[in-house]
Parts: sequence; C-alpha cells; structure tokens
Amino acid sequence: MYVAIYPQTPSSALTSALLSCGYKPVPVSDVADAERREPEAGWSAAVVELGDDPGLSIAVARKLREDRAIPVLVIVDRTHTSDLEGVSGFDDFLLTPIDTSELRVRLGRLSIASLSDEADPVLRYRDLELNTATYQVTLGGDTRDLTFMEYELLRFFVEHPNRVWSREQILAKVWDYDYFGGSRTVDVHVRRLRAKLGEERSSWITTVRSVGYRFG
Amino acid sequence: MYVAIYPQTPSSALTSALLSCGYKPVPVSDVADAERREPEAGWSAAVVELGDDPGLSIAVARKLREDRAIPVLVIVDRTHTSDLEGVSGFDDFLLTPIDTSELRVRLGRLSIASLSDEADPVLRYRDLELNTATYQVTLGGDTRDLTFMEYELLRFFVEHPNRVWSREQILAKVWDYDYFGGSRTVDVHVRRLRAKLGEERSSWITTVRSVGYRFG
DNA sequence: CGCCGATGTGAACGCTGTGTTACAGATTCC
DNA sequence: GGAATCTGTAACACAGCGTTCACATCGGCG
Repeated sequence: MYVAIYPQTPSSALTSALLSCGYKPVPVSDVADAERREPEAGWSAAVVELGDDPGLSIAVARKLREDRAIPVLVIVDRTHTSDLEGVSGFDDFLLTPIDTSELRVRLGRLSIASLSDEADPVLRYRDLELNTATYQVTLGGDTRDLTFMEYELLRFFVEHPNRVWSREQILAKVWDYDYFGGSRTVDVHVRRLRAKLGEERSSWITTVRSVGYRFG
Repeated sequence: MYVAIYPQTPSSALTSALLSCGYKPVPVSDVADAERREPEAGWSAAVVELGDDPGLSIAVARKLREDRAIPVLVIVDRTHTSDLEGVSGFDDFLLTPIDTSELRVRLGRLSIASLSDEADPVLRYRDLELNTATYQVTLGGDTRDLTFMEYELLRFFVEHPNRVWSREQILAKVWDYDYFGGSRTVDVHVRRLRAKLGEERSSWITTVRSVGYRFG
C-alpha cells in the first residue's frame, strides 16, 4: 500500500498519520519522479499537500490523476479551505489538523475506486480492443502494431468517443498541456492511424471540417 | 439549490450551515418523500446524517444515490468515523462539528459532478436536434449533413429564436465581429439552410422584408 | 398597372482546409 | 557507432466550401 506524497517535504503529522493507517509514504519531487519510483504493485493513491504554491500543487495533482490515473487526495489547511472552491483536478480532500480515522476512510474509498477502475484494463470499441496494461491492440482478433503516439491517440479517441475534438484540444490532451506544435501534427497522426485501422474502419475517425475530428 | 435532508429532524448546526452556504434544506422522511418533494430544478444533493441507526441511514443514502441519481453527502460524528470504513452507497462524507467552508466545497464538488453528467449538449427545436458536441444535426431522427457555416447559422437561429435579426447582426454574430462581407452572403446561406431543412420546415426561417430574418 | 427595391435562385470563382507524401531530426536497438 | 524506427514539419495537390455575381421573382407603393 504505497502512497506518493508531494511535495517532497511532507509534514511529519501527515507522514505519521499515513503510517498509522498502514500506508507507506514515498515522497516524490514531481510527476516524472512518481513514475520512476512507482512500486511493482502501483500507487494506492497520491497525497498532495497544498503549501506555499497551491497552483503548482494542484497542477501536479491534476497530472498525476489524469495522466497516470492515480487517485489524488489533497491536504489543505483548515484556514485555506476556500482555496479549493471551484477547483478540480483531485478526487478528495482532507483538512488539517489531520484526523487519522478520517484519513483512513478517505484513502480507503480512493483505493477501492481506483481498484474497480483497474478491474478491466481493456478498452473496447466494436471489434477493437486496446489493452492498456500491455499496450497491445487487436482488431477483430488480429493484433496490430501501433507506435506509442498512435496508441495514445487511439486511446484518447476510444476513451472519448462521439464528440468532436479540435486539433488544439487533441494536442493538449494527447501530447502535453503546454505543447506548442503545429496542429498539422494531428492530421498526420490521424492519417497514420486510419491507415493502420484499415480501409473498412478508417471511417471511425470522421473529419469535421474546420472543427476537428470525431471518433465513433 | 435545494438539498434534501434525512432524517427529517436534522441538527440545527447542519441546517444553519447549509443556509449559510446558500442551499435550501428540505427535510424528507424517506426516499418516496424525497421524490414527492423534489423541486422543479431537482435536488442539488442529499445530506444524510448518520444518527442512532446508521444502517438505515446508509440504506436511504444508497437508494437516493442509485435509484434517484442524487449525489449524497453523509454527515457522521467524529467519534464514529470508523462506521464508514468499507461502506459504500454515498459520494462523500463530512465529520462533525461541521466546518462551513468544508461543507461548501464538498457540496459544490457534488453538484458540479452531477451537473456535468446531465449537461445536455443538444439544442432542440421541434423535431430538430443540434448536437453541439458531435456537430451532427438530426431532423425527425434523420441525420443531415450541414457545412460548417450552415451549422453555425442554424445554431445561432436555434439559440436565438422568435425575434428578427438584421443581416448585419447575423454577420456580426455568426461570422465575425469585424467581418465586412456583402450582406447577400446571409441570404445565400439562409437559402441553403432552407433547402436542407426541407420544404416542410423551410418556413421556420421567415423573411422579414427590409429588416432581416426570424427563426421560429 | 408599372416601377423599383428587396429577396430568391443558380452558377462560377477563388480560397481555405485537409489528405498525402517526403524528409530530417530524434530515439531506440543492435 | 550504425541501422532502423518513430515523430514532427514542410510542401504540394485537390476537394469542399464560402463568397460573389447575374438574373429571376416578389411585393409594396404611387
């Protein structure tokens, strides 16, 4: 039961509370660090303390949650609760001073939620299967070799079907939030994806002229 | 912003905290009662206090959540937090004594979650449906292919029906504020739109001579 | 009834957006 | 260190679409 903690210098109250709940806290310096230190069994959750730079902490929380699919619990000082109003990017929060029983229950709820998500690591659309655990793709039973970017793009589409996404949105979600590439990049990858999907299924990705692309 | 409260005799602390957060608390005696008293705009959330009979309260919470799709916040005494361990059937919980800021944030998160689920991206007018998420148009169930500008114009009309718009206003709103094209452009697009709406429905767009057009 | 401005209609032109290909830098693998 | 693969960008061609024009039709008004 490993829990990633950000920032790297957690309060001792948090550390001891986690230990007494049966979790092993592992401080991480950023998202990439969390990826490197990820234990075999994966993170049960991530705990992010909102300190001097709430904006940065929330950004880290959001990346952990959305890119790495790690449930995030935010710790916030009771006098700064309103910092969280209208803010998204985390799954739950806890006020200081930390109540150990409350921490136990909240972390337990998060872990269960993430476990039930992991239950089936296979994304499906018609006869397409995307195994997010092995990064393999099968199409009507036949395996297809996709490159990393092709896979990421296809996963995005399968996870968010039946609506139009602009090139900018796709760049932000599939590439990176602060990626500044030309939007034609998306076109080319869509074309490569269509080619690998085959003539029959290439129409799964519809071009919506002067708007973007739609899957499904 | 109505909130259903169970059981029917809430603590005064809870009631006043809800009021100061801008919610209107409505005590309900059971699930059927919650259904009867449901306001026009629907429940923002339900708040369930865990009192003498936690099992019953949790059962009510689960029914509200699963059958009525109302987000449920459970209030539990700080000395009985462990009652919640491993228990499901609610969306979030809050410990007593109630911290008003915390209540505001937790209720806000619940309401947003339920709103984003309900958010309907479909504009309707009679048997016309404009799906703003997929950029698809259906007319009596049949999908119609509209070009980008046709779609934008139709959306403008559906969003602003029952009043006359001059060609200049339409150009400014649908094209661009600083667009300086001939106003006949609007005529042509209106014509194409009428053609695609079909003979029957083409009269939805009325020409108001020497003024402009009206939809609906 | 006849004139004139406003609008409907159809066609043509030119531009923007997209598909497609090619290529160069980056990265990985031997 | 070289080969092979992956990825981003540029260039080109084409199709779709928006705009404009020309002409037909309508509707009000004297």
